[in-house]
Amino acid sequence: MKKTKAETAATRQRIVEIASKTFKTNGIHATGVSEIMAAAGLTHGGFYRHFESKEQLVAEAFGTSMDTLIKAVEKVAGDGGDAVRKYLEEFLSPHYRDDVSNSCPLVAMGSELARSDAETRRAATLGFQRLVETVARYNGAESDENAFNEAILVVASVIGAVTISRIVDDPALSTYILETMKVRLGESLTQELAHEAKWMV
Amino acid sequence: MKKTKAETAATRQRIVEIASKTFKTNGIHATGVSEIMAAAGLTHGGFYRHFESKEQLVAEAFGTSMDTLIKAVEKVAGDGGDAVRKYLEEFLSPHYRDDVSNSCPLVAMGSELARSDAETRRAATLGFQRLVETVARYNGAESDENAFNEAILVVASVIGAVTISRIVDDPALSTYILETMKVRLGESLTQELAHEAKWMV
DNA sequence: TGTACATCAGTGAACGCGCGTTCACTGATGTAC
DNA sequence: TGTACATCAGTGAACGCGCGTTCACTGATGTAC
Repeated sequence: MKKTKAETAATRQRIVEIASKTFKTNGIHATGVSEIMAAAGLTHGGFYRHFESKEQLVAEAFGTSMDTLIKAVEKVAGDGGDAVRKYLEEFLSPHYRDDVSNSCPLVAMGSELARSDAETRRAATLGFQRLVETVARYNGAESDENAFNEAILVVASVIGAVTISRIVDDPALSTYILETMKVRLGESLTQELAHEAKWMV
Repeated sequence: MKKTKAETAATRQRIVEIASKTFKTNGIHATGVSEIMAAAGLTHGGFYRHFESKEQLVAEAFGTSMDTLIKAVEKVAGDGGDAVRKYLEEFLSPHYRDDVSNSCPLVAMGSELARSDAETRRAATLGFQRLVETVARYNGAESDENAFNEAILVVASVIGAVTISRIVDDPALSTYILETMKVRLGESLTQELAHEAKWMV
């Protein structure tokens, strides 16, 4: 049953992508290797031809998910202009909140990532840094340091708002949280553009 | 081996408190009923004399943890004056970040809470609302609505910052994130007090 | 107040189940000649 | 280019283990008389 190199690579990629969505939707601990392999149309035994352990898959799945997120930020912000407002509207929408399987892995797996092994936390740290740098690039500011700090604040605030909006079981309150954060971050942007004042989150 | 009513109540409370710390430290899914009972000096069989299921314990442990957090906010802010700055310094410190077992359950169990059953999510929603109302009371603002909105933004921003600071494996970056958020939220407070301007997060 | 009995907190074995991982095996692919 | 053989992706049974939950049992407490 040996497969061609192309088939093997495609299978591996398929496993990582399915794992990425499933870990985000159901959680890392609650998702079994068998479940992922079955979703990929395979049996669980073959898993260890591709990965050393479940934890290695977690780290790779996180990385893949982060790549996709950063591309989305670049796509949304890349046209220039009102970039910050555009990705705020993207990521602070009820649609994004509900589309967990395609969302930011830092939000969807947040508290589990903090307890993951060294490899996964390294991937998460690099992922966060890349995300912040990408946001900083489109954000603009008086200095590179300001842009970096402002990007940290936007990213952390959005992560907090989406995390809470997913926990809360009242849809009206959940959407209100997202909306409140969107308005405030938008105001800050307006002030920044209008007065070149310090960025107010 | 029947115990007095007082002993039974004390045992139950002890289980809830140990569960609260353990769920926050190791995660809900990764913590077994046996582990909690052993930490309470009991065997696992007796668990169901106190609780209908593990999920019921999760909901109660969350509630207990939230009560403690709200009391901490009241204690830190209750003296009046620079209340916001005081709890920002409390909750955005490296010490608080590292003291997971005594920290905010919305941060420590964030992504797992979003996937919990109806009872737990109800408890989490009520907990978040109570926390926001408590912060709003000490925050002060031109109107009740403003105070509520501002409290939502502080709570969400702090939750995001602490969540990320726990994921990141580089201690310097982790502390920098907390520090950046603390400075920005402190600046906003200063502006608010000085100019009665809109609250800038 | 003293006695007889029902209650029930806690024990520890057992339930079925799914976990991550290993392994002997299959058979098509890739490679050496 | 054709043939012989080594490689290895994938299968499915099996490993030990811990999970949440149940249950018969123990014996001190609480209660009815």
